[in-house]
Amino acid sequence: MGEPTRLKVIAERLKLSQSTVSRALNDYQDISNRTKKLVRDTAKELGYEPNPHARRLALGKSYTIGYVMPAQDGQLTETFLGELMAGMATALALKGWDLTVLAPANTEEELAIFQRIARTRHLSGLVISRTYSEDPRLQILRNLDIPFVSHGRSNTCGDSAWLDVDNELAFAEMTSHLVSLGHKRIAHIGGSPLYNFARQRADGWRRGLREAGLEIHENFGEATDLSFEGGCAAMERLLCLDEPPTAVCCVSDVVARGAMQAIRSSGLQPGREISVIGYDGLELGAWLNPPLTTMRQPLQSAGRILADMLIKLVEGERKPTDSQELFRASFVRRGTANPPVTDWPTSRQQIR
Amino acid sequence: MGEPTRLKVIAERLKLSQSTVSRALNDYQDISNRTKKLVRDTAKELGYEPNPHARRLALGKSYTIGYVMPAQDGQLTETFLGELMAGMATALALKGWDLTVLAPANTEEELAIFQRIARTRHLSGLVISRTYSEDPRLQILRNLDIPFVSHGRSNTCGDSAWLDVDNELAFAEMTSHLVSLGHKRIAHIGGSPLYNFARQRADGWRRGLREAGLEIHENFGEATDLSFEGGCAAMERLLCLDEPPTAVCCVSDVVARGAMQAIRSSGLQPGREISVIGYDGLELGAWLNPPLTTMRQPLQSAGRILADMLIKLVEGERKPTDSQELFRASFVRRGTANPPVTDWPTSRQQIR
DNA sequence: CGGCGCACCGAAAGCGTTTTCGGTTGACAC
DNA sequence: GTGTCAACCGAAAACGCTTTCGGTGCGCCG
Repeated sequence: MGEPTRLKVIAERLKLSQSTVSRALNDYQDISNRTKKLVRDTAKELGYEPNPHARRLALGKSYTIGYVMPAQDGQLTETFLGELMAGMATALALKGWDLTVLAPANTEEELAIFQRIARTRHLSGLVISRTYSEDPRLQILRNLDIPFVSHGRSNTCGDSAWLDVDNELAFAEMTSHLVSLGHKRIAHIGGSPLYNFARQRADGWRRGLREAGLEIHENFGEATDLSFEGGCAAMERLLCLDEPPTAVCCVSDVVARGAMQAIRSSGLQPGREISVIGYDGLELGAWLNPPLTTMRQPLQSAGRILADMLIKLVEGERKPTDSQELFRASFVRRGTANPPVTDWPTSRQQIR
Repeated sequence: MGEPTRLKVIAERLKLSQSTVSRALNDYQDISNRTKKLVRDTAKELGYEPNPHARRLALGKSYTIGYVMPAQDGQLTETFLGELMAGMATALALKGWDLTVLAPANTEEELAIFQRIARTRHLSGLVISRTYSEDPRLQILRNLDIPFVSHGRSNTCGDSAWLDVDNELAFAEMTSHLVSLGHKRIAHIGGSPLYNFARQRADGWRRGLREAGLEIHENFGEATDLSFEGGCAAMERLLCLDEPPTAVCCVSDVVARGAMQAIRSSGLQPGREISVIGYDGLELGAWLNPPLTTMRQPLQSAGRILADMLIKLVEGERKPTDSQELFRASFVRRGTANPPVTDWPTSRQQIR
């Protein structure tokens, strides 16, 4: 309804100049306290809000950052997206910044977006996620001089900003938890090592075994698709071994669910003959029977921190190398991690 | 690297005025084809992209719309968010528009955001989702003169723009499918009728029964939380009836999963003694056993259409009342909808 | 009493576009 | 030779803000 109030009208109303009003609102020192108060009061009274476009044009800053959605197909239903974006949006809103979402359909489009940003500078920074072990985007963004922080590390992110969860620690803990339950034959179903988080989690599993003084059977280390079917197939392979594992650490809850399926259809029971631990802390895991033991990482707070880091980066308040933070995942104990049964493979026969 | 190229430099290079260059790029009729080509070529050569802030300031338009994330807790992990936003973002990007996400923590904050938009006009429109049956936001946005389209209808959205799935039809179809399988005692586990989609789905269930000439037992119509626990509790109540249903339509997959749990823990088998159909088409439903029969609505295309509708609305190319579109949900046949078993409650005894 | 410095404010330029308005050129008709 | 008209382009204002620069008025010191 009606025109927004501009700097002009509040200047006219107070018989002041626009510049005085502007500086009063921005708390310049050469404006008397009396007129500052005057200006601020009538600004509030008239419901004044500065026009962001004019402001951004004058200041040459965009006060906007972009979140690059994972380009790969099938990742758009990931539950972490909502939480992460909500976290970023709220943190940004607190400082008057905006979050815009970018949804490149493929790598080419993603590149084109980067180029455009470099040319127009209409976004002052980017958050990228789902980083690869060798992620060319990091170098590209550095070359284009676009500030960014990645959600997840990469091999080449030594001098750039990132926020990650300590995947290796998580899987080391996961493994040693299984060890403490009495397991000795602990396998791992991982994802493609192209994804950095998958590689880290596999490393964590190895570290957990090593720290427990257990031998690492390399045929206990499966790598597969990040899907139900992938987990299922990998577990089937593990079950065919001469000495199958008594426990598996899975790279994700989805994969773990596939593994459970394979276990069950071979006549065994997940959490009994073979313990299973997933990762992600999906709510749905609680509805399985037995409910899936898993690990969860904070996401909303991660979003907030990513946003704050990027702002500081853009404003030059901090260097990328000082913006590297490691979160810790927490255990969600449910029903699929239990001490090994002693009467295996006898019990296998029974169920069959 | 270096400054972005401005209109100025390409004008100087061609010894033309800025205005000529601008009009050439915008395809004005009073510029000769020769200079148009000249200008466009060097623009491309220099990698020129207009500064969006300057453009938006000059034109008085923001070329940006906002998506209001659901404010209620627990809705941030919904899988539809990612798909919907990706759909909107890609449709907008095609026309050079931006999508910014708003994440109000509660209703107050949401209102404050609306007020700010009304004052600054820095967003030219909004998409809201998860509409209530009585949704005060619609009238507020109308009063503030903010163009918007809602993903999901409401009682008071008669003269505003919306995109919705035909929930009533979906549940009528779902019900008549169960009828065609031979079921006669078909229950419904719904959500709070405050949510409009929940009300519509309950209506659809009733319509399905009516069209099949079946009586509507009102104690077959449960309403509960949109959660696992809610579905579980509601199903337990249904199982306590003198004549329990042989099939249930559930307002969501999550609720259906709860119902399955209740069925199982009473010694029955979902999809055998009691058929279950969910709604949402979640991937996870396929991993249950038996896999959950459900219905799915298109989401990415919904996002695209929402964006296109809103653009047309903002540009005045279409009236809100001409921007009302109804999608159709599609069946996902899996394992939990089967003909009723004839030997019930005998079979009940057997399993017990 | 002249001059100096301080506190406070206004005029105006600038950010990079778009758009209105008018001006120049040449062709062509009378 | 004057007038008309079309085709093409430039000057300048506008969008709403920030910021530099300079200018008042005043008190105070010498």
